[in-house]
Amino acid sequence: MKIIFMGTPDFSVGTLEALVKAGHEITLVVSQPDRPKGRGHELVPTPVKEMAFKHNLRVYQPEKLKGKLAEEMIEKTEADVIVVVAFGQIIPKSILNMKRYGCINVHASLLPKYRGAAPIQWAVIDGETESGVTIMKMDEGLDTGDMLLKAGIPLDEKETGGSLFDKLSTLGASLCVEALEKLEAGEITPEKQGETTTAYAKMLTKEMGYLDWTRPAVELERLIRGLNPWPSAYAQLQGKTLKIWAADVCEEEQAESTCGEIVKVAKDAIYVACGKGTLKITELQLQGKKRMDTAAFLRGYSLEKGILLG
RNA sequence: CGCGAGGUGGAGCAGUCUGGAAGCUCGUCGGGCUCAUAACCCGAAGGUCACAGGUUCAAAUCCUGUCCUCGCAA
Repeated sequence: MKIIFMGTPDFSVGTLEALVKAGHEITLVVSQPDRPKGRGHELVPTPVKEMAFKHNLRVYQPEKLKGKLAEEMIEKTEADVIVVVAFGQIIPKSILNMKRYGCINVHASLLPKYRGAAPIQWAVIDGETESGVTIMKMDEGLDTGDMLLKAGIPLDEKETGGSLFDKLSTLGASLCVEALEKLEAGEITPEKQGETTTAYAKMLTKEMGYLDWTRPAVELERLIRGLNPWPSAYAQLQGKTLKIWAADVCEEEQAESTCGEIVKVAKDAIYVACGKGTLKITELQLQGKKRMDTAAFLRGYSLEKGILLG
């Protein structure tokens, strides 16, 4: 098939590559404009753009997709279908049905659950036992289109946003290829989405990672995993930002401790009192320092029982 | 030229301001104690103090340049 591919971040890259390998002809790759990134504000090409270059594909990076210029560009480009994977912009109505098979979207959740911007991380944060990928035909609503194909995978007990991201990225890529095959062969019956049982997966923000120690340890531990590796969970330790990369939940209550208080410093872990239960921090990172396990951290930084984390 | 922190034996750090014998907590190796141990005691190995210049009788420490890592911001 002739395909216009729209995508921007790492998550999209796998699908683009899979489509190329499956022998499809990518007539145009649409990605967000390069943005200043990293220290020094260097302009960095989007991951999708880099992959496109690797395969010598034509790249188009409009500031806005809405508008005559962009729409004409898409219109003029020959294609049977538009595949959208984490593009990052709303696709204008006029483009949705421009091509024969419309716009096909790869979404990293089992719809109708977790519609929205950050379905992967939210599934981890909510403690879901299963997630997956849905291929759908886009309509005007936000992730509300008819479903073409679905595939689920169980979540690991220590699943992180990052690890699930990788799994679903791979899964999404192969599922997308499969969906196009079946679509062309007429083997797919689009299925309407039912009512959603979860909240809209809001975009992740830095502030979300600020640990509220009055919450139960179980929830904090899931938050830590969900926000790993980005934007990461953190607390304040003696005026400095302390990122928490990994922790375990201890059921034991700390009746006489304030929430956020360090109740025990072991050789390889720090125990912090939470609203319910205790959080055993096993991997962390102090501002300006490298990420390290708690044992290494404690060798050079002595902490005592009773210190409060903010 | 966005702001900031840092690069010191295998790991994590102190020492840098106020130049003058390379140190701490661990790990490793050897020995001891012990029914035993991740515990304790004794001993040992292991470092061009990121790199390159400069100042000085003397530089981990002061000055200049480079490379790398990390936090913030985006």
